[in-house]
Amino acid sequence: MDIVRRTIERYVTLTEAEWSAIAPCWREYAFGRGSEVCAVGEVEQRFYIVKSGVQRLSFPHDGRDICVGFAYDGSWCGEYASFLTRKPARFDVVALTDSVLVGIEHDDLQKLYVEQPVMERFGRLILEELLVGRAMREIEQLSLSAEERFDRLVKRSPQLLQLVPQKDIASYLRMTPETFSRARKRR
Amino acid sequence: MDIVRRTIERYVTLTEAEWSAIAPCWREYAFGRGSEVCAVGEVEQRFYIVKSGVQRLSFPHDGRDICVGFAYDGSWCGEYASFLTRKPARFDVVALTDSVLVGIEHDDLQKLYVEQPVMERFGRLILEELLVGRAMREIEQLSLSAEERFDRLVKRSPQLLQLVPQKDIASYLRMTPETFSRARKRR
DNA sequence: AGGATCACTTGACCCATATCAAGAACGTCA
DNA sequence: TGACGTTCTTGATATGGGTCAAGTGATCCT
Repeated sequence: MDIVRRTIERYVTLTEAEWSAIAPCWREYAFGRGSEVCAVGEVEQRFYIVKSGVQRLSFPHDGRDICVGFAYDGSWCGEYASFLTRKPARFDVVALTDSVLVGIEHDDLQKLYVEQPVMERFGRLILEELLVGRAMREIEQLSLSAEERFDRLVKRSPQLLQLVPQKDIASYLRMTPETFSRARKRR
Repeated sequence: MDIVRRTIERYVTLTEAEWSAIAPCWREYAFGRGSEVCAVGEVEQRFYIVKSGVQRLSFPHDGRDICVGFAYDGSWCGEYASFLTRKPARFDVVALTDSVLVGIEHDDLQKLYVEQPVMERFGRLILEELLVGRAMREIEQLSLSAEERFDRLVKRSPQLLQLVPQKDIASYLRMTPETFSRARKRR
């Protein structure tokens, strides 16, 4: 549970009163390796913070999964668009390792937004960070070659190479496993 | 000024008291066709809502501009990442037509976030919408061919074809002007 | 431990789209 | 209005990365 408080407090400071209103809304959920946190077509019921494990956000296309992101300790996880819109998910969220996520139900979060203004602020700040991150990633995807994208990832998140299958990283970098394998060999 | 109230009220309802605290923070800014609302390297001072005109969000790469979005009536405009982080802009914002934008200074917005909780909510909701939009666009960029992306745009925003240079639309769709021209001919 | 399944590597070939080039059409402003 | 600078079109050619295929290596399961 502590991970939730620490994560929220990366953005805002909580009084004990606020925390005691917020804490009961969160529950732990365990997912075994390979299991789906959320599947395309379902409506995402919860917004999660990752306590442990690595998860993949992807969508199926032509019988293949295209990976658009990863989540790990302290980052958020889930099919956020579906969670917000209450419409069927377009993305899959898959646990790549055994994972423990701490989640909050949609209605509980809405309640907190109303009753605890500090949560509204947390929501805004985390979204700002996500949006800025997306913009930077977009620049990189568009301005770097396959090989440069590989180098950049190795430099920034070398641990990912150990944690997740190369085919997922390849897909995340918008290349085939073959191209990824060749890029890696050349370094 | 009315455009600001209408835009905010697409997300939240304002009391007269709230609006009279919010309204004075906004000011109109005129930009001539071709002028820069924000240039790479500057720090974005304002968050804008578009009163009139069309603007382009792009970044320079290899002596060419790669376009990542457009703004028009009622949508937001500006280099949001720079505005938030107070760091130099990575994107250019250019007025493609004579434009009138209504903007709020960074400090004024922060003040409103503190003093008017309804603005905090507006901020959260507009960010949610932006993020969901980004996710959907990401799926389209990755799963559709050049020709399909063209078709999708024509269907969804036919007015863009009239309003903005084809080379910018081509760049937005991740193709060269030549490929765009050929895609258009085949339809 | 052995077999099955899945992930990774490597090579040969291919194709969608980029690049280059040259001309036509359009806009703009002296 | 005409001339210059864009933008757009069209054709010829090049290429990065994808696809296909076959083999090697990991990992899991009973």
